[in-house]
Amino acid sequence: MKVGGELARLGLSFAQAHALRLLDPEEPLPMSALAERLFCDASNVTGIADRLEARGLVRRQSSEGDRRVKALTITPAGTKLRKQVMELMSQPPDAIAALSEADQRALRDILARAVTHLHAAG
Amino acid sequence: MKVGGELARLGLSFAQAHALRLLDPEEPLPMSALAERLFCDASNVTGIADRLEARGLVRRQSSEGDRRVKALTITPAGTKLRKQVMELMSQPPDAIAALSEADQRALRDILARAVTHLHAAG
DNA sequence: CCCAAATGCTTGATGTTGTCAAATACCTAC
DNA sequence: GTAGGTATTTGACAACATCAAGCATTTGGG
Repeated sequence: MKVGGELARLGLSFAQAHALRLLDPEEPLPMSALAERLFCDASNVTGIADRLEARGLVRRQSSEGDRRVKALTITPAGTKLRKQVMELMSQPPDAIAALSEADQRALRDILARAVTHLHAAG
Repeated sequence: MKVGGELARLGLSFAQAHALRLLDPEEPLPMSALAERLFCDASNVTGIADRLEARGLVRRQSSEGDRRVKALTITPAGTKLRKQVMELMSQPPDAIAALSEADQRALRDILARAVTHLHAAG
């Protein structure tokens, strides 16, 4: 499972794929919120959104309440590609898949606990 | 523990730091071998070596036996910086450090097993 | 009400990494 | 010795990352 290569076949960089995953088809997300979730600078999101928008996967939508805010809406094409990305990226890499079921379960649970700490302290 | 930030204070990118870690002070490493260990293209290593060499952390040494290969030798300055990098990067990130000792041990062991699979299949 | 400060996004400059194809120098085998 | 393989470099290009500066808009205090 070389995720990078598989994503490349979809024409997506890792950052683009990750952004796509973070976009809920039901709920437009302000660019600043996306920047937070990507743990990157807002100026970075501009470029990522540019490239996604250029491919028609995403649209910028000025917020009614605050016209400074632009929320990203995922398009039907984007939703479709997003589904493929989700499937690809929920596949464990070979080295993980080769672990015993018990190890895989333990790993998942431990990392889940680590993630809660992330949210607490982050 | 924001490793990226800490490394930046040492003037190192992540890739540079990782490369430095892979260089045994006792044993010059051919650039192609480094490329393999970094899982990246050889042409990529040229640039990384350039930047490390420009800072005097590393030297290119043409191999006696085969003058095509250039092995990277770590300099005294490089060895010194490498030690700091090692300490920095063996520090667990906050989310991991917040886990119970049992979880941390289990995580280490499971990942160690995953790594052996990596070597087998990779 | 109005202006100053804060906020959300964009732009521009610069640096590092990543990939690919082509060039170079060297080695090895036939 | 020549053809083909290997190690490294170079050049062109795209994507991220970071920082500073800019613009539009909103907000808060006088």
